[in-house]
Amino acid sequence: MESTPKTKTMYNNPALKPLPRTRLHEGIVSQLTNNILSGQYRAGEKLPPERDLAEGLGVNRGTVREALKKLEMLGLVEIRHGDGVYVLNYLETGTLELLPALIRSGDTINLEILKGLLDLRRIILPDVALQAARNRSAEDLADLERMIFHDDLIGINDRDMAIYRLIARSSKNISFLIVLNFFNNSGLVAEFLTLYFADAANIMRTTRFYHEIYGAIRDREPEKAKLIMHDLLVYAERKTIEALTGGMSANDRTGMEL
Amino acid sequence: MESTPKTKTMYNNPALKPLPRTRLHEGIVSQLTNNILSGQYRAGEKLPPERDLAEGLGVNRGTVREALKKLEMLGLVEIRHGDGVYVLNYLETGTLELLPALIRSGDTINLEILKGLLDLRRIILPDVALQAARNRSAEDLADLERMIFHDDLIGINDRDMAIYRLIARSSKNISFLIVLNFFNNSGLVAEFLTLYFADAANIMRTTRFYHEIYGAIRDREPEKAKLIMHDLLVYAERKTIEALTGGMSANDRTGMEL
DNA sequence: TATTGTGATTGGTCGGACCACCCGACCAAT
DNA sequence: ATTGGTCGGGTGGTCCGACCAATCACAATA
Repeated sequence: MESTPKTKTMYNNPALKPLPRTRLHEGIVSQLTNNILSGQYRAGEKLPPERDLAEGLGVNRGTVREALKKLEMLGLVEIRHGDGVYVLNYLETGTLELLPALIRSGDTINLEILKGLLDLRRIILPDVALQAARNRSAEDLADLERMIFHDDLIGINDRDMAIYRLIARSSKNISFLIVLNFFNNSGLVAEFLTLYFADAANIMRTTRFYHEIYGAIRDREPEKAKLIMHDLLVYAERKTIEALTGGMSANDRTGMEL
Repeated sequence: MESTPKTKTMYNNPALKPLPRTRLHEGIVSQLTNNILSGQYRAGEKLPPERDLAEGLGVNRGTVREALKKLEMLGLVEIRHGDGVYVLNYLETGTLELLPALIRSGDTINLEILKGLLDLRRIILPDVALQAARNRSAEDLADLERMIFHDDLIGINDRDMAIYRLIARSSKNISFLIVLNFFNNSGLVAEFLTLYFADAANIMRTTRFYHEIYGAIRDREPEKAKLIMHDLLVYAERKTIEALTGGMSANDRTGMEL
């Protein structure tokens, strides 16, 4: 399954920015999303017709349609054939994928929402660890052991996410895995993880966590695994918030924009 | 905000199927989704080009593009400009919105996945209730009181969802509200709720729950609210599973497809 | 007053064209 | 042999203009 990069040696240059990736309709999505989240378009209102939006944005109608399609999937609007596009109350219909946009709405990090999201994670993941200790297979344990103790070729961020993924897989509950995907792929974790692992003390704390959670899962001690996960999350949350509120003045904030 | 249906009298006929809703691209989405989830298209493989898909399906390319766009948002495929559409491993990239499709994959209800989803709900909602009891405002309490004791015009299903929504709102954590939206709007709850409320005993049990949770939130007793929510969920899960596994032979299963 | 019908508005789909990007093959320079 | 440049074909991204289909507002009608 892995796409083996042949024999090409990976140059270890972390200073390269990933890519600015154009894609026109994505820009329209973020623009309309902000317009809705900021209250310019209120719930119940009707958006301008696709044709008008296209003209106003200077793009093709089909491009606008793709953007509206995405807004619909985010739970921001409802498209009614023959009628129009209605703005919904995202508090009632918004999906999880909307949260990253909410956190970044207004060109600044919304700490309150971020903390709420971390609360959610702290509620879920300990029970994932619990069920992992209860339901893990021998193969799960072997993979976990390999990832924690014998894999040094992978980046620290990717390794961290991979370990969580293995724990979720061990729980045998697909829902847990999917929820974890959200935390991992939402871009938020990857963003803040770099900040978190910039402190060597945090790396040591997390490494200790790896060893402890592995032991609890190996020995099938659900309650212990739950507690270990909970403690780590409390620590990581505190450190992440500190890093965000502390050195947030004029530091480099590469990758902070959408 | 509500779109008042004017003077048109609502015919109270629960036997009517909502509607087959044409919407061509939706059909393509479900078809391709099933093809991927069933393993016909494996992770890493490349889907046929948009032009070929359009020809094969007998539709316009733009329609195929809208469908692919949705598959991309579900985390099922990755679209690479100039390259092609690649199937992803949905266990690594799938979103929550994918779970309903997973549960229904194969024309039958996947009980294992459904139970896993109910587990997730039982992990989250009690803590939502806890924080609701802790953070509710006077207005939250008033709305909750009105909805529970003084609103008899609303359907039992809608009333139930509205009450949960008010509880989530009381927690002051938007993430909780969004997660609840998923449970409510995924169609799963609405589907099984009807089954659940078909039993008068369940209605009584849930009504008792309303009163108890209201008291705990009113008196600001977080741990009590958590326990009350937990107990109700355990009960409701059991009853729902029983109803599904019990009378599942040749009963009417309207609205089971998509 | 209630119903019907008609036209305007708007989303849904269509066909075809061109642009932007990726890839592999081939060639040129080192 | 390796590196870098060029080019052509395949694929997604966007555009244009047109028509179909659903909805709504309102006039015409019974």
